[in-house]
Amino acid sequence: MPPHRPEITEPCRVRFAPSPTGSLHVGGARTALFNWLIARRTGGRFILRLEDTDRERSTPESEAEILRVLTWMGLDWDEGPYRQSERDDVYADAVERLKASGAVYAAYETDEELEEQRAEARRNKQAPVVRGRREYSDEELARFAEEGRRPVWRFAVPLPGETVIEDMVRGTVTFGHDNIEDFVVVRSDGSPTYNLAAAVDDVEMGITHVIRGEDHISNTPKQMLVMRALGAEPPAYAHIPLILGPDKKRLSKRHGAASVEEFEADGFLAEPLCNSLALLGWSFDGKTERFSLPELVEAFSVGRISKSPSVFDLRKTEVMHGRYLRMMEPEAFTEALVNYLRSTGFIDAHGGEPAVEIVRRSAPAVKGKIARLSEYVNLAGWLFEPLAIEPAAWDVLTADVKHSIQVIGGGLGRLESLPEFTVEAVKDALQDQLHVMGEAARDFLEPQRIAVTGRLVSTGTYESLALLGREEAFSRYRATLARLADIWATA
RNA sequence: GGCGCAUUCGUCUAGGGGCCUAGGACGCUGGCCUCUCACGCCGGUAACACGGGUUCGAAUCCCGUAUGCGCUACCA
Repeated sequence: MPPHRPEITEPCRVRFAPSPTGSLHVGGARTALFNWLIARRTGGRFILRLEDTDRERSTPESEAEILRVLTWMGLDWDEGPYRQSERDDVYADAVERLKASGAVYAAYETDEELEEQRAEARRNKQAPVVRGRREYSDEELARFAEEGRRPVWRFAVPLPGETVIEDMVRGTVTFGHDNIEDFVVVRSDGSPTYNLAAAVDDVEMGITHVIRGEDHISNTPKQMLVMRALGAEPPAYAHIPLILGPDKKRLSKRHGAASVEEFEADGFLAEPLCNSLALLGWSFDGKTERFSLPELVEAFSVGRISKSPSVFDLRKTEVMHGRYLRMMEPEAFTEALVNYLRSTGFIDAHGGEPAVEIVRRSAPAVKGKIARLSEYVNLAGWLFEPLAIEPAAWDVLTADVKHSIQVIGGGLGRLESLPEFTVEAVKDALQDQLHVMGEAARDFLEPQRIAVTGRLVSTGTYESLALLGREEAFSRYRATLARLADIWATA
């Protein structure tokens, strides 16, 4: 691994700076996680900043969702959220200084002219960069004013020259200024662009380390240029590898569950999700994989962040999540399950508080069998509805009607004499009955389970019976027996 | 097209010249356990992109090639 890689050891000031244009995706969540981890690890500060300079696409809903998800994940911030849309004066001040020093210039090119400039460069197999005209005659200026043409302000990239990033993950990365165009810093409507706002904010907020996705690396020299023009020294940078979908392209909504919100809705818990996210692009020793959030804080280091992108493996995330659920304290699991089922509306849809009781009682029977909380419904959903035997399960019973009747009847008869109806008592009784009847466990127990749950897949036979309680269990037994008897009679 | 980055089992990864006939995990697979679905346990499968160097010795260092990805906006 990239052993002597620089490490952050002093308390740092890091930031997570999403643009509120959608829900928080896995990639962004991991970036937030890494920043948060290193802040907590070093006793530094984690700052939240919303980059909403794109007023068209930024929405308050998205912002609220991002804050909510971050909180859900357990990633609390020490400062902010700052909003770039509320910091116009800060940027205006920076722009004034840039103008005063001649670091930026007004450019009046039309879209067509810019397009032609880039096309021309392409034709010559050159970098498609834009260099605006810096001098205009008074007549031209007057004409533009008359036409209502407003300039954008471009950064005058110094030529010749180069900007070098000493990236904490990738090492030295050099960009020749020939390949950096005179990027726009102020739009024609006077608003700041991302490269200006991000640079100004990182300086102004005293950010010491910028940890962000690799997709930002080509913006970095631009931002460094702005910072230096402002007389500031850029922070340290760590560009982390992208998270890919199965097709090796950057993970996005196209790949299915790509937003944290969806994972949450699918019944994933925050801590194990963070655990999985942390393992994408970072490893501790190549062997240890289970980390609680506090353990991650303890173990995390930027020096062990990988340089190459990683494909997100949903299956592995699920497996790890299942293990986490199995290891939870029973009470914690039950509460998490109840909370989840409340949030999905399952509780309300099944009678409210009485349903909570059923969930609580059945939780132990599903703990250890599910990887995601949403799977509870498949295993125990039948508990909340009247008996309805699904077709495939009915086929099992009717494959040998006579045998089913005998076995189910035998089970019922034995159970009816039970003084108490606990899992243990039911188990002992059924096991005994199975031997008495000389049946194989499978041939005997499967029909019992189907008779009362109606499902091919459900909680275990003994648990299911005990969960239903004597009366309900017997009534279901009898209903199933009656149906089978009908078939037997007509056959 | 330009610039940048990356490249170890299908996937996540360990690996800083000999400890590597490449380790762990998921997947897949064989078996055990077993009332369904799962869990758990035991075993197997499978990788250093390619080509040149450097070196007694390279997955590890250098160069090149290939491939992939990112960026290439008055989006962030």
